[in-house]
Amino acid sequence: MQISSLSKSATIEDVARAAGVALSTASGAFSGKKRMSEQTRATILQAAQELNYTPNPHAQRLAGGRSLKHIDLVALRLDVGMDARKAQRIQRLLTERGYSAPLHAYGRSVGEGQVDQRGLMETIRRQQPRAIVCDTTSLQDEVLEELKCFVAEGGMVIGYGYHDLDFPGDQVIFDSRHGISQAVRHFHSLGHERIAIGFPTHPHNTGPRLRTFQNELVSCGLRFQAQWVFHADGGAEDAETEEIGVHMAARFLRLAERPSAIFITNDYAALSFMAELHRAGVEAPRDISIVGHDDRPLAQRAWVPLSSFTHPVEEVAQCVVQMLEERLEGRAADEARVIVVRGELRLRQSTAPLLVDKGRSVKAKGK
Amino acid sequence: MQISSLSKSATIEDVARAAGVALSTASGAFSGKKRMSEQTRATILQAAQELNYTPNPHAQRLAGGRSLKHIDLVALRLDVGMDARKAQRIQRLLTERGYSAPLHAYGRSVGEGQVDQRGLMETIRRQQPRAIVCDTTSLQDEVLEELKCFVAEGGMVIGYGYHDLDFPGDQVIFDSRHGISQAVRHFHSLGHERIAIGFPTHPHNTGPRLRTFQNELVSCGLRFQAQWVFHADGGAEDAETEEIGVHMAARFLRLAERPSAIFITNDYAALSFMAELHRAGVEAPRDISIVGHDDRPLAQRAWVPLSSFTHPVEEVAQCVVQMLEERLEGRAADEARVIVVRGELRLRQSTAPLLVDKGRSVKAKGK
DNA sequence: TTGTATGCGTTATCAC
DNA sequence: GTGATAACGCATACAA
Repeated sequence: MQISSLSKSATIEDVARAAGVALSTASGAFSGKKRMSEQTRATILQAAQELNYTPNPHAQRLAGGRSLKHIDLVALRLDVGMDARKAQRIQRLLTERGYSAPLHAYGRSVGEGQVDQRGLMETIRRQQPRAIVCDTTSLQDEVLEELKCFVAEGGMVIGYGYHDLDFPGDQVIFDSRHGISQAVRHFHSLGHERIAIGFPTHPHNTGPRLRTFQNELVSCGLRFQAQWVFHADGGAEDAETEEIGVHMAARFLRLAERPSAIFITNDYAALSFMAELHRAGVEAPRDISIVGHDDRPLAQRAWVPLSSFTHPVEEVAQCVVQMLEERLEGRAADEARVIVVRGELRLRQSTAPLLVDKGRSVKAKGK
Repeated sequence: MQISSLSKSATIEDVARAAGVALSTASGAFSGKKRMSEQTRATILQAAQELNYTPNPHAQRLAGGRSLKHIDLVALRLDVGMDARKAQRIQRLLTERGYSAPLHAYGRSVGEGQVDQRGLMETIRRQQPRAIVCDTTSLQDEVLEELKCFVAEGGMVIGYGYHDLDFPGDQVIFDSRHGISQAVRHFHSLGHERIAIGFPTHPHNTGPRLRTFQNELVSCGLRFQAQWVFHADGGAEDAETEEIGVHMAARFLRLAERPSAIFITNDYAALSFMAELHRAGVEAPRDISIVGHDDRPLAQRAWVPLSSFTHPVEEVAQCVVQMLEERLEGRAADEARVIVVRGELRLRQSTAPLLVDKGRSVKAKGK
């Protein structure tokens, strides 16, 4: 096979001429929408092969409308955490299935360096992809409008995120509140009563999860303390996740009354939190029980193996792609579907029952 | 502003009609390539605004050639390590500058689940972006051919990677061999003579770095041992980086003669390696000195703070974008340029001088 | 079954 | 300055 494309790319007209057929015949041979003799078809495909012909995607879309093999992916950020992995995994699965699936990032939804979400989505919509797969976390309303336009124009939309919302397409939801309930119940079953939570993100998006946390405490008969809620605030919003764990540790150590258990919704933050407390002489699980989130390999391999809640990235990605394919193949009900995916608690050494009299028990243990 | 795009999108003809001018006048008003009264121009822009007009990108590219604000990004993988961060950072910078910069991933270059690199690049090339920014790590030759075609057709290419290669455009190189030299010299200056290296990747791409390692050992008068080179092999290629560190630790512990120092080219692998040795009673830096790579925040915050070689992601990304902009604005020499970027060693507690008589010194230390 | 004509939305080249 | 007209490459309806 020669790479002859140094000259101008061949057009379908060139192919038709080479194959000795009319232009429309050649077109029909590629789309398959036209009945013709196997003989002619073979000749045309052969000619296309030799000329190294590839259809011009812009001409195709100008003439025929939507492109079939192009799906745009939109994520919030690509540089951090499991959301990035989901987007990347979805891209991978789609690429393997022969789709072109470029990935676009919104940038952060809060604070400086913000990207024009609406503009980005409009640009994408104008490209007329077959579908848009979109991370719905902190999607602005104007973006939802754009997506609705896109669907109205015949596009297809699949979303994934942490809470379902009024959305013009199917959604795959990882139920992050379930993890919070599980963690709280676990701590409670171990006898803990002073339970904290740490979100290594901007407070902006933690409302629903925080409410779940409060409700769960109440239903366990425990009290909620605002100072036992940790966020990436006070200038730490831009820090790397691990740094946020360090900040949390500093705040924790300044507390007059310390919790005996904490759920930190990111393993790396939890690990640096744990290491930082260790330096201050506060040990897990003796002095504090810690549960992380995402169940990264390092959690299991850490100095003190970290209990963690799993984050089924693969499952989410596969659900998204499956729903998408069902829609593309027209075998899906009209109304938008919602699939909920859940993780589970993996217990390791960073959590332990609360010791009633801490001092004595520790001594006894140390003997 | 109303979102009227529920109906079919306005075309330039609609704008011209609304503004009471000819179609081509309207076109000229947008491109600015036509002289006209400010009055007319304002009217046209106004009309476009009201009709919520956006040019159809496909029609533009069909007619006018290359799109100006579209730059395609191509990376190897997006799900792991610092290469992903570079791609993401470049995307960010370009998006902030008003470019549409979708990110495509090749998938892995070796092993199963391989993506058709050539096909992907061809698809991208056919989209006629203004430029292609490409991770050159383990680029297949056919892809280089595609890129050359792209340049021949008037496109622009910028590459970034770990070694410069015969490439049809500017390149930004992070000199990974420099880090290896630095690490070896550091160990040597501490008195270490049995020095190992660990690459948490497939052996496929480590050739040049391994040679640098050997050369550096020789120039320090030290011996090279093949069994002191660790790779992600034996089925571990697909494992997460941290898991590879665990595998390396297992192999290390089985060694008849153990090295006293090791450079592992990824912090997470180095951390899990260190934790795993700890469980086996082998402590850093007492029994082994460890240097990681990338200088991730967790390295600094780990149980034993890890010495690490920095990885200037930001610098690479900025160099790439700067070179690109210089080219786009035509203020760059014709011949392809190469910029080399280097990191530096950050020393922490995981490295220490070799103790001449380990047993006695340790006892003395413990007193 | 095969060839022909028209339109998609834009840019660019001309005459006016 | 402004306004028709021809590409650009493909799909499709329609005529042969």
